[in-house]
Amino acid sequence: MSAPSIGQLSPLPRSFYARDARVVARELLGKVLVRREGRALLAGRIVEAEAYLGAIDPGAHAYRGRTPRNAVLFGAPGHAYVYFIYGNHYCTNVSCQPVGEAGCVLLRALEPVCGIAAMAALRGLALPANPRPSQLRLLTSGPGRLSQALGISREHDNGCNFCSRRSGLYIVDDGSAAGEILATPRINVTSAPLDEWRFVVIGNTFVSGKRPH
DNA sequence: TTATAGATTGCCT
DNA sequence: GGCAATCTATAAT
Repeated sequence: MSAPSIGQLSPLPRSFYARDARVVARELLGKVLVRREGRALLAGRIVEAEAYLGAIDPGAHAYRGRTPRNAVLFGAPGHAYVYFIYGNHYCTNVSCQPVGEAGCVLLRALEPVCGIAAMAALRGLALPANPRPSQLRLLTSGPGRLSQALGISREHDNGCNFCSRRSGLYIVDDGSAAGEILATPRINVTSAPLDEWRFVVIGNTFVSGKRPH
């Protein structure tokens, strides 16, 4: 009996996401985000994530109630919330908590696992045959970068079902442990600077920022 | 109707 | 380290 490859593993079930976003964010570290584009398989291990809640979290898009942009957050958990930020970038979230509670987890950094050449193409980067770690970081170290590296857009992916393999975008558990986890304040969330709802894998090269922790 | 800030990134000095 | 790019949501006229 051999270990199944990434592409054969089943998506995490909806019950995984139907919990407090802070718990989900922490537990998503070490899991693998999978993207299918036709025959191509792109995948990366989640090494940084942030939790956003609803009515009690001034840093969250859902804080002021439902709008066309954030409607996905008020539906069933386990769906993609993709938004366009600063006129330049997409950010990828997974909705959490039971129906009616608007929590989500922002995916902020991945360690590439599968499809590195395709990711580089989507990012518009020319990687050498043996890229240095500092060059690989440019693929998926940051929420806008990882979204671009996996070809994720609001037009195509907002609202898609993270619990279905057929959606082409989902998360699996390949059995490996995340390692030691650190909680910190969220990046660029000035309205709630004291909440330590950003979770990172300590020492992982792909955590975003110059000094990751 | 206009102004401004924002869950970012890349290029410039 | 500074700042431009440039879309969206919300606040201010």
